Amino acid sequence: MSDKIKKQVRVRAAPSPTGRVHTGNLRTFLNDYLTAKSSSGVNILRVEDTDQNRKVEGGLEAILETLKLFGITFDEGPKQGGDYGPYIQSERLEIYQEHAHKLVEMGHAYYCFCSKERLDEIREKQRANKMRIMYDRHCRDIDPKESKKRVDSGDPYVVRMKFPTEGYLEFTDEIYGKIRVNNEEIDDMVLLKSDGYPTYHFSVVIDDHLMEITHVLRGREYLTQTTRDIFLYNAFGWEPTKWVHVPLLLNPDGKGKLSKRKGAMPALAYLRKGFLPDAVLNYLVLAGWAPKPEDAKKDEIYTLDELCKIFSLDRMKKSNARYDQKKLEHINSMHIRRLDIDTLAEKVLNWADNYVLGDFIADKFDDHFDWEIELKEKVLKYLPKWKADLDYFKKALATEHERLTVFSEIPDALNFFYDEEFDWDDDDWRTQNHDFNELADGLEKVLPRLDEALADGSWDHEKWEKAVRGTADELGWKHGDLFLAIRSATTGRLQSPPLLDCFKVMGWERARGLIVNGIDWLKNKK
RNA sequence: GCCGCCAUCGUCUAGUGGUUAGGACAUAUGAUUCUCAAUCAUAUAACCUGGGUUCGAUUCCCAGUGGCGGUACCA
Repeated sequence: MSDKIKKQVRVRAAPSPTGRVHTGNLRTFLNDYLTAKSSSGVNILRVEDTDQNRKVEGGLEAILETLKLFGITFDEGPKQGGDYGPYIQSERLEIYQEHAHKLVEMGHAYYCFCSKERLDEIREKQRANKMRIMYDRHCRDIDPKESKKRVDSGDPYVVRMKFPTEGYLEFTDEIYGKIRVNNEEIDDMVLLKSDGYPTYHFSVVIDDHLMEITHVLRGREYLTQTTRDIFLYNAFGWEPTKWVHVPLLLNPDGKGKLSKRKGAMPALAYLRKGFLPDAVLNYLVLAGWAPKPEDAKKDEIYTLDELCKIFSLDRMKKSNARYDQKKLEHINSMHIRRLDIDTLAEKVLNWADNYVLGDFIADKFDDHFDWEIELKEKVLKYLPKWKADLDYFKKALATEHERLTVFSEIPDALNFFYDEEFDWDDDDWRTQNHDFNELADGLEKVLPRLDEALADGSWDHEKWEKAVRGTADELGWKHGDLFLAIRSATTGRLQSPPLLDCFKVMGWERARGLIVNGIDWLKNKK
């Protein structure tokens, strides 16, 4: 076995347990997942709860719940177990502390006793003198014996890394290539906080090494900070992981990382709005990544399973991408259109029941929107009716299938199949050519002809057309005007799927009743 | 300020030392249609600027400009 066996890919997602998964970090979770799945690797969840202030009860459960809904799963983690645990950093405190003290012994780190006040003070001074703001290394040269004594006697301390003050450190990023940063740019960063918790960079290096992580995927904001990690790997004599810094997802206007204010939604809100999980992921992967030309499909529509097969990190872009809601919507409508009507109906009902009306752990942590409340009301109103006659629901849904962008449009889109009467206003009858009296007259004239054409249930397109056009001719109307009047009467609006298709679903009896209602409304309007 | 990275239609991107620079979204027009949507067809639209290297650069190099990011006892 002298040949080197290729190491199995091990990647980790490392969220703080804040309970929130937003657009941007959903994309990061996706990149991890795809990297693992595309190489039969292992996707690991590690909870980074080293900031006591950010800790939230139930946060981890909320994150796992959300990701599961998107089909993103983990092979190792706090819930799944594994050979490299514990997977929660607050349960690994001793490991970090041990390593921190070891680093001090080795001379790569030192104890620092500076108070918060002193640090604020020197920062203030540096700001005033327009100097670089960084720790002045006040405690760096305290005699190690002396500082050890102070630590043992109970003085509050942090552990800082003894970063070289000149020269440079270099590493190779899988996406960005060779990166070199001058050492003077880097502060003597805190590794172990005074409360005994590690800082991010320290715990990450320790854990990634101990958990045998092969690829560190993270946002590009960490790129220049990576030399800190390199320093630590070198200090311990460990071999660094591969670094994969992923370009950022920016606001639609290109200004800043994607933020709540400018369009980012909680991941769960996409599902509640009626986006399909695969569609959201499909969009997200395309922001900053493209398949190999031979794997590329012209329509750019991929399921998560398909992406697992064709994903590879070397197709990652270097530049940031802007968030584009329109494209997301387009991709979603394409995913919807791929579903057969039975699957679609099932998904819509599930969406209404579970996403719109149901509660999630994540709801406790997420922001909420006005549309969620409105949507809930509408679904509450229509869902029982949808369920009361599934066959009718499917047929109605089929008329709108190719028109759908997101599921949340469905209650309004199908309302005329269910409402007993419409809440018309004048604009719903807007035509250039006829007043209300004439419209009522036209409808009265066409009604018996429609009876004749449609009552037999044959739904003969020619007969129906002839009835309407013939009547319009007799009246001297443009054909379109009469169609429009019938549409307003039977659907309560100016646009709808083709009328005969609608009647086919709702039946002529119902359609007829609606026309009669319409005539009444028009007559009372005068 | 300092440091790092990046730069192809409005947006997401493909691609190349010699191409009619390709696709998708968006936009516009036409066909179709009872309306809307869909569909089909068409159109508009890009290699940041300036220097090199080269017979030839959008492609390689340098500089500028612009954008983004970093500069915590946050991650």
